[in-house]
Amino acid sequence: MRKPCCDKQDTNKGAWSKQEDQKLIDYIRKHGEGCWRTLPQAAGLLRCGKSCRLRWINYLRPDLKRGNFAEDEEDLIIKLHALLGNRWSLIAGRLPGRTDNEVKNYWNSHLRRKLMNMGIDPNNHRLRNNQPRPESLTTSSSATVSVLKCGAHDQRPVKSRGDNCDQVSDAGSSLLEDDSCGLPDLNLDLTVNIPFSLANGEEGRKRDESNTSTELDCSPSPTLLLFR
DNA sequence: AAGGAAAACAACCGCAACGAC
DNA sequence: CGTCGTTGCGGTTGTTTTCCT
Repeated sequence: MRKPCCDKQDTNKGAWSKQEDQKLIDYIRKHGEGCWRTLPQAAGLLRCGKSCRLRWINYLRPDLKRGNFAEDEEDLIIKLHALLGNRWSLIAGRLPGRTDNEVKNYWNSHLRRKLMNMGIDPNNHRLRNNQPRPESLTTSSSATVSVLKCGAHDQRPVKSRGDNCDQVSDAGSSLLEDDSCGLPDLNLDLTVNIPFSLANGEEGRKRDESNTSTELDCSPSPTLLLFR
């Protein structure tokens, strides 16, 4: 049995106070990201490392955009979701200043419903049989229709990560292999945004790298430069 | 104005990948 | 090669805010 990541009796939970935020910001400014397990103690925080990491990544990082999603961001999320499924970190990696948690929440609260209202199954991006075809589609929805034409993947509950690139390739190639995909109007440039930590010259998380450059290496060639 | 419902957002939890040893 | 510790991801839950009656 693995030890818990922190001694839960001695850690705060729930919403972060401004003082806690400031401590975390100050510490990371001084020492950079990394070693989340020891960070709380070093920073004088009664939080577990996991919680610190999440707070930093999702809320305190200076490069976060926050605020409403632009229409092109919505489009991109929909397209990427059609291609990648619920791989929020990958999707967020293509949206500068957005986090996986933010994208996931936005999907669950806005986009899912939006697609459903359009008669599109948000799980597989296909039109639902018993739904009338939507009469008018917004800019965003046109993207969705493009995805539909391409026969989006079936949503699979994937739990693996190390094989991300394989799966991306699979999803991508399945799209590409699909003849019905003959109307490539999506521009799914899977060029990677350099993660914040790397961009700042800090030691990048290795998994970030695997989510980025490696993935490019694995992608079925130039290929995922689809559409538009 | 009150309160209930729905939506939006923040945070936690468990699992699995990965590297070190 | 197996085990262990750390980290990151995705699902889920909890809390707050907004909207509606």
